[in-house]
Amino acid sequence: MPEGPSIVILKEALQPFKGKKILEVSGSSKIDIQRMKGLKVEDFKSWGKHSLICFRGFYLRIHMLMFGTYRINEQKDAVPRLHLGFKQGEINFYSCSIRLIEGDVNDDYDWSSDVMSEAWDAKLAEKKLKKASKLNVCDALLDQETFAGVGNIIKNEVLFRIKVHPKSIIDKLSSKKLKELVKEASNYSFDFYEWKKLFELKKHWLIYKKKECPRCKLPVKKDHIGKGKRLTCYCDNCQVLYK
DNA sequence: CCGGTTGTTCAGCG
DNA sequence: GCGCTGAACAACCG
Repeated sequence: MPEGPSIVILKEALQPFKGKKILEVSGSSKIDIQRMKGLKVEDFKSWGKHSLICFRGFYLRIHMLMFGTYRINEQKDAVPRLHLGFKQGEINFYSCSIRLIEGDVNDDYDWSSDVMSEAWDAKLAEKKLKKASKLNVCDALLDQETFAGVGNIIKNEVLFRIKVHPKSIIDKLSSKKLKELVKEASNYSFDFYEWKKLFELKKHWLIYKKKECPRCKLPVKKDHIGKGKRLTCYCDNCQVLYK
């Protein structure tokens, strides 16, 4: 559930609760959850993979990590990490990381680095990449400071779309190719978002977890590469190695 | 039924 | 203090 587009979908699903008062709080989260009792939710926001529930003077930062889930107006057969009950309806989060942060969310987040934000700034991302010139492209795409919201699936699909080998080095890409990388990181995220809403995300995967390259039909290579040794799927034949 | 993973943080080490 | 590595967390799918 956890790449940026899924978090945008969550944020949208939460909008009916905006401005509503929390009547009941429970859950296994270690934060002081009773603090929310009786408070109105000021807003639901998101930044990359962060879900933000904003109150006056503080906010909750919820990260789904790998296995987090949620239910709106229903429950799972599990103890929620956080349950928020309203006069009408409820929100339940499971196996996620929750932090309570004092202050205003706008002081902590730079919305222009979120690939799905209206404030997304492609030029700024290009500048950040030029500073991180020795990075492998597969690591650069997962850097949340530059591409907040991009996850492992998006990484693989973006690199296949722009025909760049994951082991390529950032400063060996032409300026044109770098622009393409930045553009597609945001662009593919919006495609992901639309497909996810239609429950047909997997249907559109071109390279991620595929057996053969849809273009040349050669077997797809699968490797655990980059800083986090994340699963990387690519076509040695179609994706150019800039090194 | 076991192995793998749409992610991040932190401890430990050199 | 740095970067690197591996562990920990945790739930579902194939």
